[in-house]
Amino acid sequence: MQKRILVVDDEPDLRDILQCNLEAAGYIVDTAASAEDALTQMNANPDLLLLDVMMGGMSGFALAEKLRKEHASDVPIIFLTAKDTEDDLLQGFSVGADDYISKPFSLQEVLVRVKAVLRRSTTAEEHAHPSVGTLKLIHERKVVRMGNTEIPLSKKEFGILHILTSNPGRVFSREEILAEVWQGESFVLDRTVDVHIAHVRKKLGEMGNRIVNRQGHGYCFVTI
Amino acid sequence: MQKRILVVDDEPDLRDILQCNLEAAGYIVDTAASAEDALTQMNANPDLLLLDVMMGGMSGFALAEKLRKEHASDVPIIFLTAKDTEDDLLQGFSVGADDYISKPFSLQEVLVRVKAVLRRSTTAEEHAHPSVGTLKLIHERKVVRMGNTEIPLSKKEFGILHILTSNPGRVFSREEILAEVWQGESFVLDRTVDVHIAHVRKKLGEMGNRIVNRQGHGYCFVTI
DNA sequence: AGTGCGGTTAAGAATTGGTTAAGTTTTCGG
DNA sequence: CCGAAAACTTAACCAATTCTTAACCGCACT
Repeated sequence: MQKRILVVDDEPDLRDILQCNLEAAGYIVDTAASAEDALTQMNANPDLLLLDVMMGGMSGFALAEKLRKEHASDVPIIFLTAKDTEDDLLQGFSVGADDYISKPFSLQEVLVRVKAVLRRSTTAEEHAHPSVGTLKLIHERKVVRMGNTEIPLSKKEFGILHILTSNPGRVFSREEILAEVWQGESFVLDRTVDVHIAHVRKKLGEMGNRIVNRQGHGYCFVTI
Repeated sequence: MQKRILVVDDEPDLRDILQCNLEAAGYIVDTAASAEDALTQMNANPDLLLLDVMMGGMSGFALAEKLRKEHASDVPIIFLTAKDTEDDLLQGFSVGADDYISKPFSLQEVLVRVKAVLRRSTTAEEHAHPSVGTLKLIHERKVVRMGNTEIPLSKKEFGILHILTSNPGRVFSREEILAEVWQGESFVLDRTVDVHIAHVRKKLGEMGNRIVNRQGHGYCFVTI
């Protein structure tokens, strides 16, 4: 499966060089010129962040910390920095950096480190999913774990629960759910979603009540 | 759980320094003065190798390659080297290095990198090998041992059982299995996997039932 | 009552997987 | 190099699961 990398750097030249070379290596590459910009780009769910430390506005470290703490994201992060001092290294690892590349770096070095980190994180936890309450989707096993029981889900069921829990509290219209879970499959009535929702609710038991319908809008997974 | 680290270096001073500091940081530390020595020490099942590249006898790279290829070990490896050239870096990562520290290094740096690599591999390992029951793949002879009987497996059969049991409970899609076992061989229908799965199941007898299909997702080896 | 919306159910359709068999390729001993 | 055996790939048939649709029901609101 193709991996998505988000490059965050305020130097346009460097962004371009990284983007070109990573794309040539077969990755999908998004770019952001600032930490703020990067935050909105996180919606694309990148598999890896290449993050410049020194940027105007929010620093790379600050962004990393924000992502880890406020967004509960555990996307792997490789820091890029010109400041090759040990304090920085420590600060980087303390916010959960997965690697650290000092400028000036060679593109070869970037590529091998990117590859190494992605190799690790893929085998580690394919799509770690934040647990919502006592409910956790385990992508590796295609099950939802509630407490100590694991309930297997079918493909559509898993997809629906995935999108709903990816953003608890947010209402997803049937169209959004169809677009995400049915990705380009031939035309399907939107009421079909309802049936699958019913299946998921049944499988979840008590917890199924947390999938609520907002009449006229769609479905959402409520936070307790 | 306390982690076990094997330090492999032919300089006694360096070995001691690393051992002391890592033990002070709470790790269990074994040491080896040569690659050959390290091979026997692998019986202790370390969680991480700190491996000097330049050693008398077998080099660190050679040892890493031997471990990966002949012993099918995926223990994380951090290379220690004085040769800070790019070729080395590439060679290191090509045998599956998890990190790379150039001498002279600070102990702080070693500690943070050790911590980072172990953090990554721990999350990976949590799901690995909970209990493959009484089933064991023997790579040297390409057989699977169940109790006291050994069953020979063909190349594809062995590959499939290997990937499935490498992470029991994890669901592998046919695409993943093809990518791993068929590595870039010309295009093969994904249904071919099914046939081999059937062969493996038959050979495993009772145990074959532990290879289960998750419709729409792929195959997985269930933990008992 | 009428309307719009969603829950639920059941059926048929479609997809998916198990299995067998036949054809092809590779391997290996002579 | 040849021929047999093993391994591999593909296709086909059938069973099981999953998916889709349609229908019916209740609820809320007008």
